[in-house]
Amino acid sequence: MQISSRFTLAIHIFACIDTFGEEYKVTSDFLAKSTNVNPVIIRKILGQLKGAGLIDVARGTGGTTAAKPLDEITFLDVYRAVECIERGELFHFHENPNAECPVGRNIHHILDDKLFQVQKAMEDELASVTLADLKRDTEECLKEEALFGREK
Amino acid sequence: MQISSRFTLAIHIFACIDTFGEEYKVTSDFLAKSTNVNPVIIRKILGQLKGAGLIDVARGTGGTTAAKPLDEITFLDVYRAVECIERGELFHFHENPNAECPVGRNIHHILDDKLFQVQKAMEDELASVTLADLKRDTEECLKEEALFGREK
DNA sequence: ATTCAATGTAACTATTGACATTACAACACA
DNA sequence: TGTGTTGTAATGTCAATAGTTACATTGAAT
Repeated sequence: MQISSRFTLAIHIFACIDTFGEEYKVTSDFLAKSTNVNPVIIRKILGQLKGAGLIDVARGTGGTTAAKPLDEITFLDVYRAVECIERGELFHFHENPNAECPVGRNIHHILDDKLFQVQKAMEDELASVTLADLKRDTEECLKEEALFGREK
Repeated sequence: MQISSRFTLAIHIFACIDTFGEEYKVTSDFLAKSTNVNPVIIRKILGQLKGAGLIDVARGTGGTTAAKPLDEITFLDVYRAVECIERGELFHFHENPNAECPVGRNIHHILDDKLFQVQKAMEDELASVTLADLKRDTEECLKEEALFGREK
């Protein structure tokens, strides 16, 4: 299974806050248009990001801002905020392997360490990218586009 | 989303081949009992592993064996054999971001590199473990159990 | 105080993938 | 030819993703 698009959506949302936050009010409708995703889905993700303390959302008046300095928010923070992973484990085990079988009753013990290493490698890499990096790269990308046009 | 249990099932299957392959005929029914998973599911996974050239399955007479030396099969090989990931990409993007929006039309370009690094970190770690490691650790685990009993 | 644009949610739907289950044809060997 | 096994089709259940409509709540601005 792929990691759900909520994660890339959440990053997209932050890229919009970075790029348009000073000039425009970044509302769920605004974000829905940029992402081409239903506003209610956006609001649900905003709720998760807010719950994780990554953004502030203005009720009534509307608009979203980052709740912390951008270099203090990593991709891992965003990932954990929006991806609902059972018990935080990346790999799903088959339930109730046969305890009568020597392999069945020990498979968890045999695998847990190795699989955790894999998960850790991935999470460490996610943690190495911050929203400050995202902002810098987004600005660069848009500058380049402004110079050389949009042709592929 | 979690990575489906097909992966841990496939590893479980190999652990059974390692442990019981010389003494017993490892059939889909045998594996179904050890994993506590439906035999048809097991056969489907066996089909995927066979398709990837990792195992041989004996039609008619029955039974499964590794198709290559164990130190030439990595967890990544197994992962790729059984996990159906669209275009090989771990992260799912929202379709059709708005091309009218500077962020929308560049989000892929901005993120693809970073996300590929994350995926690569995970796959490199998966590639660093072989089925020979699995066999060794399984044997060790069972020896330990034989010495100290099954109490938790 | 009223207005009005937003948010926060509930309710319902569609679609997809995982996994289970029954059934049976094809197969290979004894 | 009989037996045990594989390969696979058909069907069902369940959970998660994602879309959509609807509406009460909020709070700044008029």
